[in-house]
Amino acid sequence: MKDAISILRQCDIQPTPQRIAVVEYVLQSKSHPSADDVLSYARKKCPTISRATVYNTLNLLVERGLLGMQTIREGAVVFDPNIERHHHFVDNETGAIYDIPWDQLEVKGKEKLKDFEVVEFQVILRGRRKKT
Amino acid sequence: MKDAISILRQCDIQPTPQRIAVVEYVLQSKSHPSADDVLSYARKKCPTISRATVYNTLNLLVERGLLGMQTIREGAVVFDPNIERHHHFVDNETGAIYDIPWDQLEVKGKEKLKDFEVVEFQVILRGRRKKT
DNA sequence: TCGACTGATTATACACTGTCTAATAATAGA
DNA sequence: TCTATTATTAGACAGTGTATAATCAGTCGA
Repeated sequence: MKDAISILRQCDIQPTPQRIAVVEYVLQSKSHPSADDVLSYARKKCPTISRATVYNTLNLLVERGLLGMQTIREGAVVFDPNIERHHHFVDNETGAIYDIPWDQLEVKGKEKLKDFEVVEFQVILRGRRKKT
Repeated sequence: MKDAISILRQCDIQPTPQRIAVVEYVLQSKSHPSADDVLSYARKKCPTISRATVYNTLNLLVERGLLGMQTIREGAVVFDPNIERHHHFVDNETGAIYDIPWDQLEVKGKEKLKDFEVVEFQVILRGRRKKT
């Protein structure tokens, strides 16, 4: 992954230590962290960082298209560094969220929905992850 | 729709006035109300009803399979009287949620997901509802 | 160097969601 | 009627996310 500072610069966001801490965590995360998860991590690198700054930064990253935001879990929005189109699988037992590559599923019939102009869509699957 | 009292009796839930008010609203709703929406309505019929009772009743209805629960909107869970399998369309401008009949979309490729045991799934579409 | 301006950060307050608790009220059954 | 169970209630509580006002940091020009 490119380093946090260049990523921020590239999007015309001033790379402050607080924002770097947030970006470093959230953009390389394999899980789907909540804002609070991000705050916990960021405080390790930057103990004085406030909740407001984390929310501000996350919202900024989402606005700029660097970060996805998903409302598939109860209680809190989760963030997703994968900004390619993809689907999601939620493990009902652990709450873990996994990405499903876009081309592994095909959704047919959208074009027949006359009342709706579909801008984006995804499949949300729930169940158990098989032990490997 | 069957009347609220018989529905409750049928599920071995005592039909108190509070529960009747909740059931009458939520089980005939065409929108996808939040718990707070239900509370507002229920207070019209039953002004002393408390928030706890509304949550208790909604959770009970979900447990008993009379009501669906969806986490597709930010901020609050929404409830869905349609317990048949179906998909959802979210209007990005209004936040309104519409049901999409199950057989209007087809999802192919699930069986190839070797790491996951899919128990349920749905397609979530977002965009604009066309004016009719 | 100084001061002023801009932007970022901070602590805190706020509104809201959802759960829990302890006390009270209503109900059913003997 | 008395008792045991179940429901309801108000309020406390923990958590999420936004808004605000004050402070802080950095930049720019004189």
